[in-house]
Formats: sequence, structure tokens, C-alpha cells
Amino acid sequence: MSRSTKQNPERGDARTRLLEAARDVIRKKGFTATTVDDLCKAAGVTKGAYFHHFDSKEELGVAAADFWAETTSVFFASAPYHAPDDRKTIIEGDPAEFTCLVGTMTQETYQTYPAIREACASSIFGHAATLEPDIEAALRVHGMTNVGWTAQSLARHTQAVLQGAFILAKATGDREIARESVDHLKRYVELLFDQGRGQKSNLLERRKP
Amino acid sequence: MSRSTKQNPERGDARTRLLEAARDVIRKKGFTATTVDDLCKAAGVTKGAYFHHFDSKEELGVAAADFWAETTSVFFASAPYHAPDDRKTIIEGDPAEFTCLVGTMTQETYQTYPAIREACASSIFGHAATLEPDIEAALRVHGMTNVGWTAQSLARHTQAVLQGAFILAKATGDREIARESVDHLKRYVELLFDQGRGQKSNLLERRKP
DNA sequence: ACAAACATACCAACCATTCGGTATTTTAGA
DNA sequence: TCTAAAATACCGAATGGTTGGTATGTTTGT
Repeated sequence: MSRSTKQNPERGDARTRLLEAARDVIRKKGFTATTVDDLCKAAGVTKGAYFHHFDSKEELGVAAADFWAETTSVFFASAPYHAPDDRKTIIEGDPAEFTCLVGTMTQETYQTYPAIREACASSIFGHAATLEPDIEAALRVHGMTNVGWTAQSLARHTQAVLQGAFILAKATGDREIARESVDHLKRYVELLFDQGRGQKSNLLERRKP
Repeated sequence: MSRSTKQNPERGDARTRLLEAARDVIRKKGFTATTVDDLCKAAGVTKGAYFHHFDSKEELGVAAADFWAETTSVFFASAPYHAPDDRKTIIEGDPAEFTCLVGTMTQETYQTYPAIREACASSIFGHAATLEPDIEAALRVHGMTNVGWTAQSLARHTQAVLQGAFILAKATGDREIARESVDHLKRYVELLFDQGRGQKSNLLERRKP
């Protein structure tokens, strides 16, 4: 993929560097406020290179959302909470990693750039979907059925909390407030499964280890 | 406040109409993508009137955030869940009302327009603060102490959930998904207070250092 | 040689803001 | 109360910098 040269070892990487620049700059300034020149400067690339790789700014937005989905999927897959053995571990991890590009872009593009909105939605709900098996496994482990909510909706709720937590963090400039929301989410999940355990022992006398 | 005329009964209302236009247009397109012309057209006002009332676009952003805080405070104060009665009623109300202007603007302006970010933060946390007395009252009613969380953090968490829920709604184009997140939040609050009621001594034992 | 990857110069549309001017209301003095 | 002047509200064409995009040339690997 990379076409490096003796003179310029960066050559051939323009596309990737532009996507990384998009990830960083758009999260700070937003999609609309980020100009093509901003991206070129941040990536150390000329406009010619930019429009060689992306036909329009919209196309870059879509590519950036896809890039985000791919790169953070790697993070998701290797995250400790992806070990499907206990419900407490579902929400572990560093919330700073969730300064979500696609959440930011969604707000700006949902009415104006349908293609970008769609790519963002895929990323958000793709991530949510990776949590579902864990939640379902936890439900099974605790023998919980008919709980009044679905694994899918809880998985999506975690995404909502993270997105919202980051808005509060941006509003204050302090990420601690985001962690507090994540703590509430964690407590919620614990209560959900504690309640499940209690109900089960009530119904089935003794619970299994 | 209104300075109506025989010829033009709308005269004197330009400022208010611009703020209403800002509320509506910015929520759809975002702050940066919304041009001054957009606002003038939506408000039925000329550029001259716009810059008579607002020295800059940034100033309008601040004014719009303040306007939002004022107008939605009225809604908050009259909302049914503001009766400090029972915990279940805390989250009632129409989530569609929370298509939050200040949440949207926060994402776009937190790095580029500190004044707007500040006004948005005031609105968000001002609303959160109105929930605190209710939560504290509910804690008192249930005789709960040392619960490991504060009324402030729970109040802020509700704002986070609402903000996040709306991002998901924008991503899907379906507001039902927002309601699901609010349902999870409601369930969380119920569990918090159920636990307080059912196992008060147990809770105190476990949490005490 | 050929195509992909990049560079440079340029442009037309757009956008926030300015500014000279008019209409209307309020204020202050006689 | 009447009036002149000051203040406020509004108008809309002009401006100048910015922006996404283009046209065209150059370099590089195969």
C-alpha cells in the first residue's frame, strides 16, 4: 500500500495521513469548520493529493467514518471487557478513547450529508453490536429471562451514555464528568444483574456458582 | 418589547425571530453550516437587522444558547416530573423536547468559540441543577444515605443520557431509539431507589469503609 | 511507456461583516 | 403640549477574505 521513496519516505501514505488528520482535526473543530486546507496542512499534503484520493469533502467524511469504525473495532476486539465472563467488566476501558468522531459528525451531517450520517450510524451500531453477545452471555450465565429489555437495547444504551458523557466533557472541558456518567452506567448494569441473581434465587431456591 | 407599526406590525421583533430561527436552523444544520443568510431568510429579516442586533455570529450563538436556557427552563419548571414526589416521575416527559440546541452547539464550538461553549455549559448544567432537589428529596424520602453517588452526578447523568440518546436518534433518523435509552435511565433510577428501600441496612453495611 | 501519486496555480461561489442611509420611536426642553 | 433632536430599528448593496473544487503539469514505481 505504501509507496515510499528514497527521497520522500512518506510518499504513498497521503490517504492514510489525511484520514488520521481528519480523525484528529474534525474531533476538535467539527466537520463543517474543518476546511480541506486544514486537513492538507495537518497531513502534510497538498490539495492535489487530497483531491486525488477523495473526490469531495463528503467522500472524505464517509471514509473517515469508515476508518474510525475499522480502527476502533481493533480496540474493541482487544478490550478487556470483551471477555464474556462477567457483567462488571462490560464497561471497563478508558472513556478517553471514546471521544467519538462519528458522534460528532452525526450531529452535523444528519440532515445535510446522508452518506456521512449513514457511515456514522454503521460505526456506532456496529460497535454496539459487538457488545450484544457479551450481554446475552451474561444473561444466560445469570439465568435471566423476560427481563423487560433486550441485549440490543442495552448495548445501544451504552453507546448513548458514552456519546452523552462526551458532550458533557466537552462542555466542561473536564473529562472526569464523563467518567462519572460511565460509573452510573456501570452501576446500572450491576444492578440489572444483581436483581437478576436475586430473582433467580427466589424462584429456584439456590443459585449455581 | 415589541415595537409594532401600522405599516409593518412585525417591526421590533427581529431579534426574537432571529433567535427562534437560530434555534430551529442550527439544530438541523449545525452552527457552522448555518449561514447568516440562512438565519435572515428563516427569520424574514435583512442582514442589516441581523447585524444591528448581533455584532457577530458568535454573539448570536451565545444569545441563542441563553435563549434556549430561558425558554426550556419554563418547560422544565412546568414539567410533571418536577413534583418532588416519587422517583418514578423524575424521567417523565417527552424526549422529543430534548433535541438539544446546546448539545449540538457544544460539539462544534467547544474548541473554537469559548463564549458559546460556556453559554451551552450553563444551559446544560443549569437544567441538571433543577433536578437535584428532586433527587435529594427522593433520597430523603427513602431514607438513603451513603449511596456512593451524589444527587448532582445523577442529575448530570440524566443530561448525558438525553444528549447521547439524541445522537443515536439522529444517526438512525428514528427517535424511538432515544426513548429506549430514556427507558433504561428510568429503570436505573427505579433500581437505585428500590435497592435503597429494600436493603437499606444491607447497603449501608456494604458501602461503609 | 504508462498509470498512479503528487504538486502548483487558479477560480468562481460563498460568507461574515461593513457601511451609508431611511424609518420609527423615545426623550427632553420650552 | 408641542417640537427638535437623539436613539433605536431596520435596510441592502458592496467588500474582501475564504473555501471547495478544477485544470494542468511533474515525479515515481513497474
